[in-house]
Amino acid sequence: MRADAQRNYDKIVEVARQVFRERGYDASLDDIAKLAGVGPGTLYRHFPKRENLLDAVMQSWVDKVNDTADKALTYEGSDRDLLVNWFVDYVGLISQHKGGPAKLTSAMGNPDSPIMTKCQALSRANGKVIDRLREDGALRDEVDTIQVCRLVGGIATVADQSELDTAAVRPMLEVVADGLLK
Amino acid sequence: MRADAQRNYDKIVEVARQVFRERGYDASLDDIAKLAGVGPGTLYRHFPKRENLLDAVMQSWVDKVNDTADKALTYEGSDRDLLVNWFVDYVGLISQHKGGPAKLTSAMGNPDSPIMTKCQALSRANGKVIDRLREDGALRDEVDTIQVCRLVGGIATVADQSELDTAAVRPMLEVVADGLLK
DNA sequence: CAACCATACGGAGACAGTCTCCGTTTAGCA
DNA sequence: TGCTAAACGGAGACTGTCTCCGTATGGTTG
Repeated sequence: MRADAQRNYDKIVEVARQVFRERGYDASLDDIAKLAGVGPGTLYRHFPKRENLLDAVMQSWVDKVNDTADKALTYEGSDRDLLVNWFVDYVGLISQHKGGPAKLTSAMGNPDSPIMTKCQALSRANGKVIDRLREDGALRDEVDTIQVCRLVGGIATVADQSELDTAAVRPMLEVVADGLLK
Repeated sequence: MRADAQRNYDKIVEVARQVFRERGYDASLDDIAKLAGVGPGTLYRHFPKRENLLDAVMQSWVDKVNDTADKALTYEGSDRDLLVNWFVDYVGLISQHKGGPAKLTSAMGNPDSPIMTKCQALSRANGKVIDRLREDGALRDEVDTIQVCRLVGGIATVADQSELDTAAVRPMLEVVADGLLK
């Protein structure tokens, strides 16, 4: 990539990250281009679809997802608490900006979504926790990872759209956890 | 209301019901106006916000919600099956058109949403089933109706957005049911 | 049944967002 | 220094939302 192209690419992603956080996932792309000091043409050449931009914005976030899952596994208490705490973290991770939970969760399991790699990271992180509990024999047999992603993603989506706080979300996550555990 | 106004109102709702079902909740309102043979001004005078139109479209649906809940209560099998079957019905009811589950579920608990009355009908229907199970002593104590609406609504939202079929949805509803029952 | 007027109509057009096309500019190389 | 492929950016086409206001009409009243 040419140096000027790289500069613009980086600037757009930097601006988009901030704007998405402040105004939600629906923010105007022409606005983002303007704020980044480039024309709309440039933005759309680098990111043909809104989701391609979202994907770039989330790049740095992948590491955090992994770290959080690893940290969740070091928890010393009960399986139930481990699972619920992880769910709370998971919801936090996918709720960085308004509209995020819906986007991420509905792209899950769709192999040609532009944010597929992000979904995989998420799914892998979740899988780590699920696998560990399965090894412990704590989970019901039929449970599968993508199902768990969807269940928790569904709750995150509702929470996002209804602007619920953690106090309202946690009990719902507990219900799901109880339904998953033996 | 003047006779011509009533005629237009009815025609718009009739057309909207069909268009929403065919093209989803995001269909163009100017299009609906055109199909109904009225100007956009007329449509927007009757229905200032998209949700007001949605509300009118759903009017007939309220009765069905009630009937379905009543029928669910006549089920003779186990509490778990009763609950799961009701959840399946519930998901069906709110998934009449694309985008419906998200709209209905996120409006739940927001007292000044234009579709508030529809949410209340939904919540009441769900409450009937929940109350009955509570009387039977089958439910955990902390369970409340709106939470259940949100949990099931969350699953319906994900299913809607990921275009999942009943076979994929049912197991998720079972997890929630198991988490709610003693 | 004619005249009146509140009520309702409808379409032109302002506005906002998406996205493309293409003439212009420039980085990087020879 | 000159060349060219790569990249830029903005004008504008297109789509959808929503409003304003001149026009038409249903229903009432004398």
